[in-house]
Amino acid sequence: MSSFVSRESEPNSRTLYCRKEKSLGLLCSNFLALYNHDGVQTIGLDDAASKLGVERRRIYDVVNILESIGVVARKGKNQYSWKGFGEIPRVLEKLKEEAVKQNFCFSGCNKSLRVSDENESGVSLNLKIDGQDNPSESSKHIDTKREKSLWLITQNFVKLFLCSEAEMITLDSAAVALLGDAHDSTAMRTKVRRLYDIANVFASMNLIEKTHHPESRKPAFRWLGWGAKLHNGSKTALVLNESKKRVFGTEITNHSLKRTKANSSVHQKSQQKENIATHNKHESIEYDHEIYKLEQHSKQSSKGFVFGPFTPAGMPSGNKNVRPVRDWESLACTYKPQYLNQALSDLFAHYMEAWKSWYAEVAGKEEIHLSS
DNA sequence: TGGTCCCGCCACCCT
DNA sequence: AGGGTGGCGGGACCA
Repeated sequence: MSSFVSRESEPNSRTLYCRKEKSLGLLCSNFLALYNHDGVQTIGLDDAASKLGVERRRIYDVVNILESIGVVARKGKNQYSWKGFGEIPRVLEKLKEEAVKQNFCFSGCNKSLRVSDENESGVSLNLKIDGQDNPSESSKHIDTKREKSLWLITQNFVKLFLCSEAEMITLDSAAVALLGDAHDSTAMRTKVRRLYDIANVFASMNLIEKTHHPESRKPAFRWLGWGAKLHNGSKTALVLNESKKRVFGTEITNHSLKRTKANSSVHQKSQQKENIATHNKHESIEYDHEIYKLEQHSKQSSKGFVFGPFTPAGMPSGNKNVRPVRDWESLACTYKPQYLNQALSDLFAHYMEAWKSWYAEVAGKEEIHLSS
């Protein structure tokens, strides 16, 4: 990647590596923030990769996961279309139906799950939503490949949650479940790796949250779902708390540095200083995240969803805990962003425009003026 | 130190 | 043939 090269060759560039800045979850958040707005129809993978400052390979990971829950759909080579979050409830519903048909059953955190009467191949052939792929290709290779695809693993992972009686699922148990009979240790490790990827993306979207099994203290994931956020104020609060809790990277792009041992040792020593130095930028990213969440709610609201606590002034609301719009203005002041790079600045400008126009439209108010 | 998961190699697919 | 796609697992990072 040229971005890597140029950064690395800069003598004054901070040769620090931070794993979290490169995480798939953060990349997903940034991806969604970049494309989740009106007017976006087509997503070019090259465009996404360059705007987000990552190599194409990583975009495939995110896009495959998002595709499996309907947020994007493959249009053709290098091209995806943006379907939006509105697709998620539909896809989840469909997955649940399929899971019931396929007799998916998951009985507990460390217990067994089975996909009864079907091997993985059988399942995979029935899972494609909306018949997006041509079913004609039925060579064994393609089937085997699809069985292991991130797309299918993601859908099956979702099915586990949708059909689970357990409150939380560990990745180990999910891997065992998804592997069926063939779970040697290598296959297990590979499956768990993929599940980590998926879990990170889902966590960044607040579809699931990481927790710990009360007895084993093993890391596990709890399903939060999507619809609940639209109808349940407390869930929304959770979303906001979550965004406070999660500290994202320092830039909207994942430009920065390849990891190296040298980098990492330097990094550890200077991490504290770095934390202070980048404090403002972290706030900017958190602000981004707030706006991104807000946009999600805005879009959903304006399309007829039930308003959560973000109901704008002047809109009917059954929620007594509604925060007045003044909070948003103060939020904007509190989190007054100080972007240090152009891409971030542009993106923020876009958010502000989008939000202002939405607010004016939905709340029937004059465009809001925020101090900038 | 075990859990986590970034990273990029490379096989396969498609045009 | 060559570019696109994405499975895979080594090994770095981190709590």
